[in-house]
Amino acid sequence: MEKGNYCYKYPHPAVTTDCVVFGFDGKRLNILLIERGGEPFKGCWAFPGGFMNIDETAEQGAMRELCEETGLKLEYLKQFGTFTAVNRDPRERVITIAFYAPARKSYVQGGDDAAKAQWFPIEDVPPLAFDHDYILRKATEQLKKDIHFEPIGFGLLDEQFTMPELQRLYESILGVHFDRRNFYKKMLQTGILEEADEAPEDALEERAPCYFGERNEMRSMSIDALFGGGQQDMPLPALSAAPTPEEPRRRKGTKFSFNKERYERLKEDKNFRLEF
Amino acid sequence: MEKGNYCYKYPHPAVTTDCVVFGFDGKRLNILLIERGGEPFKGCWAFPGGFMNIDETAEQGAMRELCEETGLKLEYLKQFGTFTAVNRDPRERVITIAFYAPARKSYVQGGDDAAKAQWFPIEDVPPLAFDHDYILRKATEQLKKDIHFEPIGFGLLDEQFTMPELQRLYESILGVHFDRRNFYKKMLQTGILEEADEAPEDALEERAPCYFGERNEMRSMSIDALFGGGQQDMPLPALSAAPTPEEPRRRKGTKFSFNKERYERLKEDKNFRLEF
DNA sequence: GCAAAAGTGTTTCGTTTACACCCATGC
DNA sequence: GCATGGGTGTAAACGAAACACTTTTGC
Repeated sequence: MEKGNYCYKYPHPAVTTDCVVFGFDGKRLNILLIERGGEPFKGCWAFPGGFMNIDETAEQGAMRELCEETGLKLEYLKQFGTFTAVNRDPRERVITIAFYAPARKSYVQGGDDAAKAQWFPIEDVPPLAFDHDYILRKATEQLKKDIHFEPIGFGLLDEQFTMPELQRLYESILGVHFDRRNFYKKMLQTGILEEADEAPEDALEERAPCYFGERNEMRSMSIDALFGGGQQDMPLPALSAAPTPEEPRRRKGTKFSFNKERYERLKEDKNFRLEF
Repeated sequence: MEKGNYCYKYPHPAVTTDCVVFGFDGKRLNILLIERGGEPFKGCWAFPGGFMNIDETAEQGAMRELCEETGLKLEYLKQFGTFTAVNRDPRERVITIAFYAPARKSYVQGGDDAAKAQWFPIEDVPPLAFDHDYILRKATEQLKKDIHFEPIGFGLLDEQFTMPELQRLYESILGVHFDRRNFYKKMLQTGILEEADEAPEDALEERAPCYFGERNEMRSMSIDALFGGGQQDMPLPALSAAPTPEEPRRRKGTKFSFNKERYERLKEDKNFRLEF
């Protein structure tokens, strides 16, 4: 019927993968597109992706194509849907398995490695090839859902990030504004962030990696001790004379990092939810 | 290379669909399986499903196969994943697009229409063909996630249902226990339930479909009016003499139904979430 | 009439929201 | 030194959780 060496009793659709790569430039959410060099939709922008090989999984295919077309090597892809409209590709019946992936900030700012790959702010995306506009909408919806419960956001920043950076990221994904203080608290309370004390030059005391559940616990304990948590054996120190051995305030620009091991443990433990 | 009339330049995987049909028998969550009549995995239990036709979408294929194999016609299928492990089918490279679907209680209790289709309580499922054990686990996880935010539960009961039925359903899906009173409140507060007044024989007053946001509002308004909401012009009625024109208590077994239109409206309106 | 299931409201607690001041940094 | 951005605590409002009694129904 059709020409070629691979023949089947019944018609088989072709299977492609597509990657919606999200990036964050510090201000806005971006996606990575490539300009199509061949027909159909020559010259149009589209997601990196391509035909899945017969001996690889969809994930493998998606990573391979992504790397071939953009040079990006990402560790995490999330499958979010398979698109099967009968006429979505004019050449033949093609279904596509779609993934989204977070790319670190440095990739986005590093610019376009591959000749034809380019980052676009998500509010300013050109018309896309095939049904990729639709796929993008679905990917974005899924990201919005997922970010509430999964730590995908951290994959969009560098290894270390400041709290305002993280907040701006969440705000651009969800399209809302958070109160700075409440955001800080909520993020720290999750217990999955670690303060990156990248300045071991002045302090010898090698502060152990400090999780904030514990940190807050410690703080409230010391307050209790000071103001009498039940037993008032110690004389109350005069308010002015009490230079409460305060935790020093964090410096502006303090960096945090996502503690994956701790997250995995928390996730197992109970009905823990990130909830943003 | 291989025989058949449909030939391609590159090898194409075969594409199947699979349906994880959930049912609720009043006590436990069930799934619908069919016994495989042919190789591979002859005699094993598996999900209804089969090869997607070249001129239908995956959804259409899934519905068709489901109907062919079990006689079930369901209106709602949810795609939750595509499974692409290279050796998941011994015959040839086959990827499967998987859906889950809620089936109404009457279908479950109606028993096995199709010769080889049978309901199994989800805690007591036999070993399944292919990677269907894995797919089942993923489907269940997805259902647990989705039920918090989508009204899928109602598709598992009959058109009309009692509150305890609904509660038992949520409890078996989520594997938790809810307080009866809190469950009642929360469900009513969503505003997507409607009281099914199926007894118009004694009351002539044709009670308008009563939503519970409104109902509660009415109640608290009448209380405010009685006890003076700011202005106390009316004399306070003696406590004993005040046969507060109470709302009659609902009868045991009162039926409710899911109001889809209202749900759609609420969903549009704001950042409304079911949240269970 | 007794046991089991179902309907209802109130109080308590924890979480979320709102909000103001001080410190650090860069111009 | 002034403006901007960033770090922190506390009080009010809201929503979730805990809880007991009464009514209905079926044996």
